[in-house]
This record gives sequence, structure tokens and C-alpha cells, in this order.
Amino acid sequence: MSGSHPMRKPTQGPKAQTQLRTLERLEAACRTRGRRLTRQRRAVLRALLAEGGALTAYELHERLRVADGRSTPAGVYRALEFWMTAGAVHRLESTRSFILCEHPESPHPGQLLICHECGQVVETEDKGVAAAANRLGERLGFVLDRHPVELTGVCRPCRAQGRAAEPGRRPAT
Amino acid sequence: MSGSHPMRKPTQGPKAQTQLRTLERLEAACRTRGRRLTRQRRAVLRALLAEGGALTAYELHERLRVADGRSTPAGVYRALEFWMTAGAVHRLESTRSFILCEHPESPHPGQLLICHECGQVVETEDKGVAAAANRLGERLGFVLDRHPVELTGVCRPCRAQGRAAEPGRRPAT
DNA sequence: CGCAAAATGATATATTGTATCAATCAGTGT
DNA sequence: ACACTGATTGATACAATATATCATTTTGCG
Repeated sequence: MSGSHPMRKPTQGPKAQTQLRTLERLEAACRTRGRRLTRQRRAVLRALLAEGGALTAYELHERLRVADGRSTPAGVYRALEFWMTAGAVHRLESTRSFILCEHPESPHPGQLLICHECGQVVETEDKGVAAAANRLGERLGFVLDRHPVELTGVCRPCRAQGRAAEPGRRPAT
Repeated sequence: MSGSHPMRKPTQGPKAQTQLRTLERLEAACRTRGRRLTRQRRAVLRALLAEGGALTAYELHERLRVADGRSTPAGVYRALEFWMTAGAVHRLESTRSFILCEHPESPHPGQLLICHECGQVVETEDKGVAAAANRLGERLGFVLDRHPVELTGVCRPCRAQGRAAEPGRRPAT
């Protein structure tokens, strides 16, 4: 993930601030409800925060292992499972990686825009997309769940640098 | 995939007819453009058609191996890659499986509604969802590509049978 | 036919994700 | 402080998914 893409540097801008507050809120909320906030779980969340983007489970494992040699893949997956259940982490199916949720206080389903050139991920809560998806679901008898919708494409900086501009597909017809 | 879910039986209704025509058209189109339509590629496409739903690469491998003991996972992945490039097969990221495209003649990005109870997949080309997604992309500087959008939920039959009705999430806050 | 490009077969290996079970830890009541 | 209980972890093994490599075979074409 971050090894294969020129991932954006984790800045200390207002976004990181927000995430930090979010982190504290999540940790507190978790503690007060009988769910345990353990060393390992905290470590996973903080590693994702420090990264500022998506990481695979094994990349997380590598990072945690530096500070705690006993970290295992299974442990990382357990912690990720815990945070996903809590709504604090999303899984990116299309890149098999994990990322902090930027709107953990909202119950709405969101969208994740993923640049397949640089790996950047932008999380949104677009009413239009959500409504259109729900209407479609209704029409076909599906009740959609709240996993964020993944939309892949190329972000502006990558287009500007000439990395893949075409929407592409259809070599056949 | 089909082993773990009570997958719908492949019917011989009008849909299968359509798919069959589609199959022939694809095979022909492929042949006439310098791309090779080989035994293995044909076998993969036909196995997906026969299934009438999604299959993982290894499930496909199992099936092909019956008729041709030399089938390998690598070969299956290569054939799938070929058909995906041709727009004839979609990959379902959320279930790591593959399914025939039902609208291979259309260049529009589609949606895949996936029931996570029974595994059923419905492919659509909803203008509303597509437009909303593109607007969102524009707003954020992303040019979206044409991978179908995956929407997961529970289909009507599964809700009727009491399998999981709730949209669910948020045990935390 | 004979060449070059495309595709395959065979094999190995990388990556991603779970299962199991004994040991440990954290909260609770005493 | 102590023991009880359930949650969590550590350690290990393994399952499932996906790709790399390279020698060989097949195909299209002149």
C-alpha cells in the first residue's frame, strides 16, 4: 500500500487535529461501555492516524512489531475487527486495506473515493449518492447496509502529473 | 461462494438466453480483433454462465479441473483478467469473486447489488447513481473510472425469510 | 513452412485472512 | 487484597486468494 504508492505525507494540519479529537472521543466512548480499550487496539488506531491513509493488515503488523515484538497478524485483524464494529475504521475492499473513519459520529453511509494512482482516499457523506443508492435499492427490493460505497478513479494531482487520465475500459466492442 | 451460500439455481429463463447470446457475441467480437479466443478462456466464461452467479477464482478452477486436469489457478486468473479487460466479467471486490457482465455492450459504469445473505447479485445501470457519483467525483477533483459500484445489502427474499433485516452498525456510540 | 507474438502449463511463492487453545488480563463482587 | 469470570491476547498453524517465472506450446501470418 504505502510501500507501492507515493502516499501523501501525514500532515499536522486541521484534519489531523480533527482526527486526534475523534480518536480521543472514540477511545473514551469505547471505555465507558464495557468494551475494553487495550494497548494493542490503541496501537492499531494510532498507527492508522499516524499514517494518515490506508494500510494493509500486514503493513500495520510491521509497524506495531517495532514497538512490540509480540504483535501478530491475527492480533492486528482482531483489533481491526473491533474498530470496524465500533465504526471507527473502514475496510477498503478494492485495495484490501484499512483506514480511519473520518466521520465516526455519523450513522450515515458514506463514500470512499480512492485514487488508484497514488492511493489517496477521500471520505465523504454525499447525500446525492446515498439517496440515489437507496432509491435503486428500493426499486430492486434491497435494503442496503451502511458499508461505505467505494468509488475508484484518479485524483486531480495525479491527472496533472500525467499519471493515467483516461476513464478506460472496453478494448473489446 | 456457492458452497457457502444457498445460491439461486441457474435457470434456463430469458435471462440465460440473453447471456448466451451475449456470450456468443463476445466470443465473436474477441476473435475478430486479434484477441485470441482459447479453450481455457471459453471454459471460464461458460462456467460463469452455467453458474448463473458469482464464483471465486478457485471455485472456477475446481470446475474447470473436472473437464481438463491441467487447469491451474494461474490460468484461471489469466482468463479472468482477459475477460475483465474485455468488459465481459466483473470482479466483486467485496466477495473476492467474479461474475458475468450482463450489459457488456454498454460502456456505462454500472452497479452491482449484492445480497450478503444469499450471495445473489443484480447488475444495473442506474442513471441516478451514476450521475450522483460523477457529480461527487467532479466536486472532489476525481475522474471516476468505469468499475461498477458495489452496493451490499439484503434482498427481499432473504428479508422475507427472516435472514438479517437490520441495516446495522454502530454498536459503539 | 517457419517466424514472432500470444498463450499455456508447471511450479513456486507471495499476500491476505482464520482457527484453535492455553495463558493472561481487567473488571466485579467480597 | 482476593478470587471469580469473561474478554483478550500470544503463539502457532493453516486456509484462501493472488502473482511471478520460465520453458513449452499454440496461433496467426507472411
